[in-house]
Amino acid sequence: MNSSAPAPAKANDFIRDIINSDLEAKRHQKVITRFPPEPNGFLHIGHAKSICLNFGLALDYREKLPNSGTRCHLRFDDTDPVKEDTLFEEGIQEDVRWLGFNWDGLYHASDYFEKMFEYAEHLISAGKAYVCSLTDAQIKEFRGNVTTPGKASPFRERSIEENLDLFRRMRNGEFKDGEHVLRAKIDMSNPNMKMRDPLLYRIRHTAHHMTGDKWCIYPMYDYAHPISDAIEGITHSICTLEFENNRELYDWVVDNLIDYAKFPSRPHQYEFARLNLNYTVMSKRRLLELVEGKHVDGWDDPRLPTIAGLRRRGYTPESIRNFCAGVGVAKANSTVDMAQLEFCIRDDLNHKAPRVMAVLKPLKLVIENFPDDEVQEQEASYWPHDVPKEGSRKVPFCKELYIEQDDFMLDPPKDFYRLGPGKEVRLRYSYCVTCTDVVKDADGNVIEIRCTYDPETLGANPVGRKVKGTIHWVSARHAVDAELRLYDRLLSEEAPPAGKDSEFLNAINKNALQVLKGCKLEPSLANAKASERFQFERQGYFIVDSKDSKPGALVFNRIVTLKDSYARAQQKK
RNA sequence: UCCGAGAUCGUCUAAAGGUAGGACACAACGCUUUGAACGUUGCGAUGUUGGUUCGAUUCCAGCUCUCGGAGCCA
Repeated sequence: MNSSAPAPAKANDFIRDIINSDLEAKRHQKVITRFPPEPNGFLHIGHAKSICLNFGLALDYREKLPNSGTRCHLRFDDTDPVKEDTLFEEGIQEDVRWLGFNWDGLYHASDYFEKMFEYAEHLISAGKAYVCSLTDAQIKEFRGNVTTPGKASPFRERSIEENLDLFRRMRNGEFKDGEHVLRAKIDMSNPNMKMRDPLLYRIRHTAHHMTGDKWCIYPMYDYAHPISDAIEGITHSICTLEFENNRELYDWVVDNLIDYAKFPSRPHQYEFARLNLNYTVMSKRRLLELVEGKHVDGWDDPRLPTIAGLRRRGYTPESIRNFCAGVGVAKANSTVDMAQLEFCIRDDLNHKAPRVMAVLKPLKLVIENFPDDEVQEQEASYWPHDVPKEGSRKVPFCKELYIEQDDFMLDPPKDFYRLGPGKEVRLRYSYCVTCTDVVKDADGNVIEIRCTYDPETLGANPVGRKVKGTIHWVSARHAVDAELRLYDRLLSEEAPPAGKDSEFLNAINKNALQVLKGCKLEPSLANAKASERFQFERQGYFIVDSKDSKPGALVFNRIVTLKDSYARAQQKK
């Protein structure tokens, strides 16, 4: 073993196992991967798993194989002009970059259309492909089904000359959509239906967002993908499980072209299980239905698991990368618990988001023994003791405050550590107060709390008694009003009802968005900038909405609540 | 039914013939001017039947169950 041999990568998933053994066996000297989205929609967190895998592989092995040419391409799989658009390409690039990855080369399958055409002619000349003039219904019928072998197309034995002529005339636009297709000549009785003379090209008189009107025939995925991989020198072509049956065709295409085309690599396809998450939907179709049916407010609606949605919701790229690393890569279908994602964002924001105070549902509190006009500035740290960061601000304190409605109960149980008649609590960063009276409206609702404060308790524990609870507050005279959008899980059920088209809409969580207006923020938040994140103490992590928030009319999105063991215990009762 | 793939704690995932480990979730306790965070402890799994072996989650065979496959989508 020569001493410059690469140290084997730390194997922590089956893909890396494969790559390590390829490297050891010297089948490759470098690793080239690609992320190949079709530009026909927006990326979601399932794509993030693939992005982290493919780009992560390049990053890992570049470290182990310096100067080897190890890299990861971004390639748009743009073979169906009917559905694809430049707009989607821009969104996808933004999302990949936001996630923190840079591609080594931006490619399009359409870059290779000319080569693909030439290779198709080669296949025809080799007797491996033919022009079929059956209708789509006939092709379907001739294909048979999973238990019944298909039958040969009557056009299967056309001469090479006629096939070449027809194929070139297809390209020249002499036929209408659907009149002919180019098919691989493989085996109509193959138990793998993908091998029953699969279509290679179809006629589509449709402009393409990259090639314009140059083409009116377009290659199919199963033909274009292996060729694109081979041309780019991809070594490990990683895709999801539903392509397992396509692998045999992938290999057929590469094997039948490799001697002729002199590809720089002989790529191999490997399949891993796509990400599923409970309490949400991940399929393109369902996402599209939510957006087009106006069940949500666009592709970046913070309830959606799209990258754009998660970004607007306030998720950080790090949290998503950590999540992807945490769920791992394997071949078994699985559904990850949403709690895992929520853990990742809390874990990241815990040391990134400064603490501030905000009252979501205000209840007036008046301190009877505090001077009417006095305003004290209380020093409040932005960070808790266990976050090693410095910084604080002054929070104004006066006779009239707002506290959270949920922090007061008229007749509290004994494990309620907050405020009630006669009870004492700590006001965060400030004094302890004791409730002496309540004011009710005509309907008997509590509209104001009267308290006295203990001047000895600023920065000191009260003597002779233990005060267990601490609540947040905001000075009523200094509060800044804001709109808070409380987001929760998209679905109220773990898994949407399977099957039936739109049935999943019934599982939508009606409380996935709750809009609160007139929330009271501490004044330091008045100048919060778009996309700034905070922890509102005892409530959750929030971000200034990037679209709707304006100075003087602040809008915050709740990213995730804090864990609340008290609320959880109450629920169980 | 045919072909392909898979099956390990509630969930996700390691171990690749040699003590079934980690993370999330959950529970208890500790700490606490956030009922947060953090810390400690606990709970908890190799689908099934055989075979090979000193030893099997791992290798072999059968069975069971799950997922994918019959677009001129990807």
